[in-house]
Amino acid sequence: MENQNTSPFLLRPDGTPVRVLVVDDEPDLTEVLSGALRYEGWEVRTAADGASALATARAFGPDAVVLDWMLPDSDGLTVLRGLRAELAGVCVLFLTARDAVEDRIAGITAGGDDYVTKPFSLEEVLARLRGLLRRAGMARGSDLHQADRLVVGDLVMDEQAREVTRGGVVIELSRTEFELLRFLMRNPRRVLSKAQILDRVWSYDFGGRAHVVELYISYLRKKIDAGRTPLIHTVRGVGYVLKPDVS
Amino acid sequence: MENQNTSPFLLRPDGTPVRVLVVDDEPDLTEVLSGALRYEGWEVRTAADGASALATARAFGPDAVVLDWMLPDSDGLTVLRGLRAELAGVCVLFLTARDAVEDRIAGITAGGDDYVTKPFSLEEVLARLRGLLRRAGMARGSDLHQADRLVVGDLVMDEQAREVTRGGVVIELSRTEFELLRFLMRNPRRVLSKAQILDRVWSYDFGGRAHVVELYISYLRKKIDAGRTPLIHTVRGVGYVLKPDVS
DNA sequence: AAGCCTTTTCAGAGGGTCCTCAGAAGTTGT
DNA sequence: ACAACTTCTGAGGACCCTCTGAAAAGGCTT
Repeated sequence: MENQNTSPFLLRPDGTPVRVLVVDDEPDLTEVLSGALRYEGWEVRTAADGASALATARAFGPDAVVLDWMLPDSDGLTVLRGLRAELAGVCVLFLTARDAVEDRIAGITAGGDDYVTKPFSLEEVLARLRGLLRRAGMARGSDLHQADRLVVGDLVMDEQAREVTRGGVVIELSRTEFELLRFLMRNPRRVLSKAQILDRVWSYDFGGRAHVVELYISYLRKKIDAGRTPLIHTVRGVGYVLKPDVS
Repeated sequence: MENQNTSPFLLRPDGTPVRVLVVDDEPDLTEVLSGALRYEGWEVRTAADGASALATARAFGPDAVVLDWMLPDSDGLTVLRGLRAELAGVCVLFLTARDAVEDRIAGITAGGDDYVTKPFSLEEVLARLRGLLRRAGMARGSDLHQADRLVVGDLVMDEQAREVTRGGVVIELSRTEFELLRFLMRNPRRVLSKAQILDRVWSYDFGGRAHVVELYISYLRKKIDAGRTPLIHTVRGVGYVLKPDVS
């Protein structure tokens, strides 16, 4: 019984860490993103515009690219074409404003790429990246190959189908509830502080208080622990922990 | 059976002691902190402001940094960026005032860094630092890699899950009870004076008397030793010692 | 055995954390 | 445009935790 996603870092088939290039012109954003990705075991480089993105990509040879759709010197589609020309099998995750041209991006995703809209949560980006890589057939031998099926006790989450069941009974969850539960299930038997949860599950620009975490924990409990032996436990003054009863 | 955390000092993979840089503008605080860290086997340097922190970091190459969020010449975020630029994989533990928590530390925990609020206890800082380093994958080959599982007799503590069991039975502990027990379990078979315990487990600004230690020992005994052969022993006029019965 | 000192235990006040409810504002789908 | 849902805020209140003070128990010395 050991922690799944901190110890055995993601590896490529040849044993080196998975590489990702983060391209965005907001330093705060690249800072947080690359920090979280490094923490998850990725090897990270950053770039602030299209030109340096292509140059870095050439030298770095990333497996995936996180790419802002709007860059100071060029648009996403141009950079995408450049990337495709350089790196055949690279996965691209686009970051877009909510009102941005969804049609054109929809066409992009047909090619196996994906996108998230700003503002996003880190969990969302990380999950999407894992999904991209998994579909690209990478990361065999790491924990990624079963990343679409999280299990804690009799609680099961199918990430791909976005379906959660406990004891075989399907549980309907809202978007935020689902992401909160996914974060908990990715860190079972580990106490997570409200600050940690906020930083990962809520958008980076969320201005509210940690109180929302309590509220959503309460929602989750009503749906998951209702009547049954609880999986979600409060650790007063510290945070919350998801674990099956027996230990 | 010998003491875990004083004798075999924490070592990096190359055999040298783990290095930590303490940055705070209150001399009393850096004094206490660096003293405790040295005692635990860390190699310590201190700095009183952001500029000298960066300079020292460059020369010293620490594995971890304890960093006051509010410094005379700059704020924590700026120093963090500088540190990240110089030292790729360094762990940062922030010290913040309680009301500054909500202020804007968002995103800090996402990159694996952590923070504690003033006033804090030494045990809290040390535990958090150990956690940071362990998660950063360092200190393999030292005692750190199993630092999340303390065992004394049939008493077992899982630091990650904050779960304590004796003879397989789960024992619920409050926050202070847990920290007191952790300190005892990190120093088994060693008599600890009430002053020592007070200095380590309670906040540095705690104004009360050593009487609280007696009280919390009493609480612990009720939960841990109740009915069974006692693990907590009183050494009259000296302090307390945690040890299995056989001796 | 008496007296003194240390330690343990009890009871309660006060403060803090957490849970829940109700409703406002925003979003989505029909 | 309307209904249903989702997200978040604020307030109230329950419960837990921490610490104080005092009394009881236990141990050591004389």
